[in-house]
Amino acid sequence: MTVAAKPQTRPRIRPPSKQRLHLWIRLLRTSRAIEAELRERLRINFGVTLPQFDVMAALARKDDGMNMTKLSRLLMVSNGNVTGIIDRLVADKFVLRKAPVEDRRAIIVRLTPKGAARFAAMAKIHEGWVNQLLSDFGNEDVDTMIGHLDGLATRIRNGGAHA
Amino acid sequence: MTVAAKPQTRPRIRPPSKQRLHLWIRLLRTSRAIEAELRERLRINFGVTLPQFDVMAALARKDDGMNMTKLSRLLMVSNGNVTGIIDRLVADKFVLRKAPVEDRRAIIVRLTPKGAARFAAMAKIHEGWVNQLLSDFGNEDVDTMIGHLDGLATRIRNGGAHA
DNA sequence: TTCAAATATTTTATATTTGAACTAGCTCGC
DNA sequence: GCGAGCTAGTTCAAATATAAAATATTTGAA
Repeated sequence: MTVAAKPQTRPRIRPPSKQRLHLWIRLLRTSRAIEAELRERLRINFGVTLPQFDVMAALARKDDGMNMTKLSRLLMVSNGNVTGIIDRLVADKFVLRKAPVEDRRAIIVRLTPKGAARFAAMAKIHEGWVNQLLSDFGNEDVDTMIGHLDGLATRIRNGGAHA
Repeated sequence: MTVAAKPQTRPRIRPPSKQRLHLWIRLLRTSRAIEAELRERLRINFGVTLPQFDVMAALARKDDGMNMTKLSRLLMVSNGNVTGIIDRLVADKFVLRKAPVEDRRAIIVRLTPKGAARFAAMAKIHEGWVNQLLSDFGNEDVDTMIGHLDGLATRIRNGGAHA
């Protein structure tokens, strides 16, 4: 070992482990940047917080509503968290709590007509914003990335991606 | 064209706008799932919160430390937020506040030796966790996705991805 | 039946997190 | 110099967020 290795000024090739760490940091920074942008636009244009919008978006897809556990799993937030967000949406009369007869432990939450109308007014604009913020991605890129991300969240949550 | 079009039960082809919205939801769910998993492991194994770890990771790359604004921009969180996290890290003696002479408005924060040692002990394990959680992605996928995400966060924050 | 374990939700305590207001210090045109 | 405007940080109130404990209910095995 008498010959000194040439110092790599820009090591483009990293071990896969470091590269994945790098990817994770990019993923996190990107989703935070998008979240921040959407949060601000929702607040300015519609006076709604991002978590409230997320909940309404989830409920808008289910006319019959959804119970709290399903909602918290869908949004990847803790169950206690959902209670508070729903409390505020109920106070604003955007969401309705209903006790199902089959299971008296559960609570079904559902958009009120007012809530549905509110969401409908926001949804198209919001979709446009996202489309704009992600305009870097061509149609093929989008499909590729969706393919890669598909199911990963659920797999991680259920312990499939580690063991 | 007298034949009625077969109803598409699974419309794989969506308008690009909807597809990008779909991608955004996947991105958000995935990063939340990863965050939740890392948060729990950090808490159980090291008794550190995720934001505290993120700050330490950022400071670990800069021996001379960093001012608060730069830190908040790097982590994509509000400046007021960083103050609280740093407060706790300072209380734990992991981080040190120092007033630079050139600019008396600014505060330089830096890891203490204790903080640096603490982070070093966590970093390798953490990298392994991320590597495991993202094991779905092959080396090529990782490079591709990094390429796509590279700079997007900054572009969005600076208003480049919308206008 | 019966009761231990599992499930669904809320409550509580604590920690983030944001956005706005506030303090203090810098900068630069005049 | 000097004052308007910009920059750096902290503080504050309100909303979010987690984890753990508490409640209430359902399920399933003995």
